[in-house]
Amino acid sequence: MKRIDTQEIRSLELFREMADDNFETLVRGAYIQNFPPQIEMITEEEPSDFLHIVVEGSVELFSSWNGRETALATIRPVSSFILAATIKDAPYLMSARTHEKSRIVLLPSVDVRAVFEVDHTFARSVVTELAHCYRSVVKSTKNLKLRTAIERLANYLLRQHARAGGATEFELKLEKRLLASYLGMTPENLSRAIKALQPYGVYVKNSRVTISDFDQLIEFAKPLASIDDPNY
Amino acid sequence: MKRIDTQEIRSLELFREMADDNFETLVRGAYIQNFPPQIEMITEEEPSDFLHIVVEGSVELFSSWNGRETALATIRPVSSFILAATIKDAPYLMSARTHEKSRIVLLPSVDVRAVFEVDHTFARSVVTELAHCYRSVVKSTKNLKLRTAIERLANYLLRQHARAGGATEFELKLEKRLLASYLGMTPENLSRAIKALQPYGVYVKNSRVTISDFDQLIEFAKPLASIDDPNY
DNA sequence: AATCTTACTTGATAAAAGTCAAATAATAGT
DNA sequence: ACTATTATTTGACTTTTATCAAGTAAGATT
Repeated sequence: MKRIDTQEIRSLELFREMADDNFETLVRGAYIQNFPPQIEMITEEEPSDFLHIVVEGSVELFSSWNGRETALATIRPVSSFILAATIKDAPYLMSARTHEKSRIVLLPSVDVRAVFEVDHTFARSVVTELAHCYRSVVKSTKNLKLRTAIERLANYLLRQHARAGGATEFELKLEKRLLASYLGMTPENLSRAIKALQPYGVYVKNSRVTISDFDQLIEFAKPLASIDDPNY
Repeated sequence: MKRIDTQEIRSLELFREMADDNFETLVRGAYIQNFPPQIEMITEEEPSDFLHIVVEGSVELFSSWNGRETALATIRPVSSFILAATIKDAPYLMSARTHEKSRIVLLPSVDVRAVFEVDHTFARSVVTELAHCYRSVVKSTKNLKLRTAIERLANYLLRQHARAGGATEFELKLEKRLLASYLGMTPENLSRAIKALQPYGVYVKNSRVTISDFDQLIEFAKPLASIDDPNY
């Protein structure tokens, strides 16, 4: 069992304010694992034995049904995932695979639940995190049900634009195949959606996005805080 | 200010195990309100001043964007709604309107947060409830992204069938216009989807559903616990 | 029961999104 | 730099879903 670098995960909002001894309890049973790219590390419907934390690399959460598959989220350092399953002691609702080479900290779910029982500060952090996750998924549902594919793309680009500090040019963080799945469309349809945004001043060359007419894109996309602001 | 019947809400999972004095604190500031049908009682993006509890009637949670509207859930007695917004002290993500004449208990959000801070048992219940809500929305997202409209209807009918104790005949609890919106389709499309399920032994007359060939419907719908089981 | 209102259904059509096959472009190894 | 592999794009076409308009049926009101 590898010794883990506790500093990397201590800074996580989830653990930042909890008592040192309880944090020690958590990391005592923890271990770290290095995964190659494209490894399925979690499969939906299996028992949730560990709370996972991405320390390096990135992880794709996805789900399958009847031969189809859809991407639900991409997790980047330093963030936990499948907290709800861990706390509820319920099976995973999503599968997870590494997207690139990744370092993952695994905290045994029993330990997380045990500390949750005794550490009110930690419990409060869990609530905050869960409430945040819940609201993210609600936003995503609204996005899916209220907008067309092109509108979802337009608003996604605006969110990335904001994340890049408002620069005219920025990089897509996801390969297009994955982005398409995340936005709820096929790769072919994403290609066409990108073209459909050209009249609104959007140019995409490979993973490089240029927004030449911000105002026009805004007018088309009609972003709404209660859907598009991640901190809302 | 009306005196509220504390028994009605004390039985809620959220409050069942908490200390009596903390529950008293909660209901002291609470009040109850009777709403006529079709009244918008909550509007998204407004501050979440109260945790709401449906005691009688039913409430529709919905969201609007750019002239479109979609139903996100129907809340029936006795259940709370907008817990995440209350705990996070964040604006509502959804609007709410009464569907029928309804009695709603309103707990000031400040009180909920105050009790949450001091009562670990309550905090634990909040976590359980939030985790449950989160998982519900994830299931709903999977349902939306992985299935066609007809498949969503088929699985919805199977869930209602199970809820009705497995009876061959049961009633739709929602009017079709609302059901369509909830399932992410237009009313016209729902009408056609119902017809499309006839070859699989589904008959719908007004709000009465008959499932004459359960096995065939199962085979078509391919229900999955991690999408369709509400208690998963 | 008759009327009115509202909800639902149907048909015709349009728009949105998916599929398949092929071509092209990008990337990773060598 | 070259090749092999993989990702993306494009075109033609199909399926799915939405829209609009009209008709029909159900439920409410008197």
